[in-house]
Amino acid sequence: MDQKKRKKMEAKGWKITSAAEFLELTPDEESLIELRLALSSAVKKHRLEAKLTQEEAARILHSSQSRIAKIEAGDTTVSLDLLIRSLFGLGVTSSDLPKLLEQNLKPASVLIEN
Amino acid sequence: MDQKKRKKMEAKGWKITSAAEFLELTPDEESLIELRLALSSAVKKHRLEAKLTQEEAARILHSSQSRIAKIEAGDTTVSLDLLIRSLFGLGVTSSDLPKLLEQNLKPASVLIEN
DNA sequence: TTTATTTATGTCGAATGTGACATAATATGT
DNA sequence: ACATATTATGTCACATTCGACATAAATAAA
Repeated sequence: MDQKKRKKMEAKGWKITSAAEFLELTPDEESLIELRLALSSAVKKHRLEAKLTQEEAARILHSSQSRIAKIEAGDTTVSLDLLIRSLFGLGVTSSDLPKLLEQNLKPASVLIEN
Repeated sequence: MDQKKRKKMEAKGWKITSAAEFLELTPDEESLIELRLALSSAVKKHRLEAKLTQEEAARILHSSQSRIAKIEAGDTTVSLDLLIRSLFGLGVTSSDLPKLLEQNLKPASVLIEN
């Protein structure tokens, strides 16, 4: 499935590369980015599953709509603390974390000219 | 094994209870504490396995000996960011995290008078 | 014990992260 | 099209966290 898309893109002169390689990230920088992306997408997923708007989620998490937007956008001003506390505030528990990470962690990729 | 110890303590008038219950923690507070403890003990474990002093680890992590001590002691002034970045700096990767958490997460317990 | 090494604790100025607000952009419904 | 709801982005005063330093406490080596 993804293979097909990739081939189509390559035919059009694009190439998919790992973000780590393209940006020349050190392993720990790469790990940190992957973790942050996994957490922010998990927050969004859980908020939507709970059928909450960012505004409603903000009230539950004692935060603001704009900050929720930044959490879900992976904004660099958002700490891991806030990402994780948001998850917990939406009903995820620490014992859910291992599986959640297993499912959400994946190497970030970028599209470059071939 | 742990069962034996517990019985001995109970005979002496003590009782082991979950920290969450005793401190009346909300589920998300409990999760956060469990996670922090899991990470700080993992940092210590990895530092010792690498046979590093706190001083040496500090240099690697661009930090200071005193902060490493606080990381490993679960000091409240230490953020999840720092805990996790320390782990990554010691060679753990994001894909190691699920298993690492599975192995290190456990309910905190307290000893109270019976 | 005495000395050296390692770890723990308290404090502080600087750096980073926070909720809140305004407002722009986008999506959804009529 | 228009109005309404939702999400995104920029900014800022306030709070939290940082590395660094001093020094105490604990551990190991002599």
